[in-house]
Amino acid sequence: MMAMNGKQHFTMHPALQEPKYSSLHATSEGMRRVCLPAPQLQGNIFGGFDESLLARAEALAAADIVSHGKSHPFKPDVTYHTMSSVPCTSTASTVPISHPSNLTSHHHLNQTLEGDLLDHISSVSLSVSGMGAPPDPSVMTTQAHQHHLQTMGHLHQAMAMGHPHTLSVHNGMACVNDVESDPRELEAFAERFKQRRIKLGVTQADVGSALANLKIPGVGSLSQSTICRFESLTLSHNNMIALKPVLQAWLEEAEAAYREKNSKPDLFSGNERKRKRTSIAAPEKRSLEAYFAIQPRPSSEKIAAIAEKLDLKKNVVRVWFCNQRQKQKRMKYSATH
DNA sequence: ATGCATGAGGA
DNA sequence: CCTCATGCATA
Repeated sequence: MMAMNGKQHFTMHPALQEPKYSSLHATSEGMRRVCLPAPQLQGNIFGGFDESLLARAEALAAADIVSHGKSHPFKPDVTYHTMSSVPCTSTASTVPISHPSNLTSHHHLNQTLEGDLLDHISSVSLSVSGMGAPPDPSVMTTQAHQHHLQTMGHLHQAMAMGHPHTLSVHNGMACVNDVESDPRELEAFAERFKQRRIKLGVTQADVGSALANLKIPGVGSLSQSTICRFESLTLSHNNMIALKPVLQAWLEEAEAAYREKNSKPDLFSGNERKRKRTSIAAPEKRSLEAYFAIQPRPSSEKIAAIAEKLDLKKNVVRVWFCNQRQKQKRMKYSATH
């Protein structure tokens, strides 16, 4: 929180925005579905006791505030990544595991409720952020493989569409970018990129808008946010890999024309209605996190229920869960570190 | 730097 | 409805 982008001054008019590529994702849902392992206890439990569990999650959140507001057993935000690609064929819903949690009486709520919930939560958080601890090489392998496949198509579409000049291809054979995309490489590049960008005295926003000038087919401008996220590795692995060659191309060109070039991104008086960002208060957020720890993908009904309890718009809650899921998949130190 | 949001594309 | 890539607004 200091020296960095001092001017985020470009206010683009929507109509002037460059066309961006956005139709080249890779379907990785399958992988996700099967692999969000999660303690199998959930499947069944939620089959019929979701209400009580939700209530507990809520209670936990509440208790967490008053009792011991600091003993958070799991780190909700931040940088946990790991899209666990464990070849777990165990479908949560079919695993016949009976958990005693549902039978807890309401007598000593505070005690039981908490221990119980914490139990769930900790198992969840362990399987998510603790991935690196237990030796499990099979995980990364599968993941990396899939990424490569997806990435290939992605990049090639953008690059092979009419490449003007090589981005970083050296010999006529080694297209180092996409294939050589292990987390380590990316991390190194991101670091280098930021360093040199700063040296050029260019802001993240500048880079973003300058990308459009590269005239790379299918590549338009990007926002300061995205550049920032690239530098901090807070994008999905695929996204990082897709953006790398583009940013690398920009970097090379920018350094080449270091002395003379200086394009000021003109701004326009776009007088559109400003979008408002709803802010979810801390208590509500805590509840949401508690829910999320137990069930990351609540059904529409559950979302509605949660929304009502927390007095939030249903859509807000839905989007919150979506974003939360996305966060968990983000990059930033994969299990290899 | 990051939270909440949008929209495309895919079942 | 979800995922994924991205962006606007804001702390």
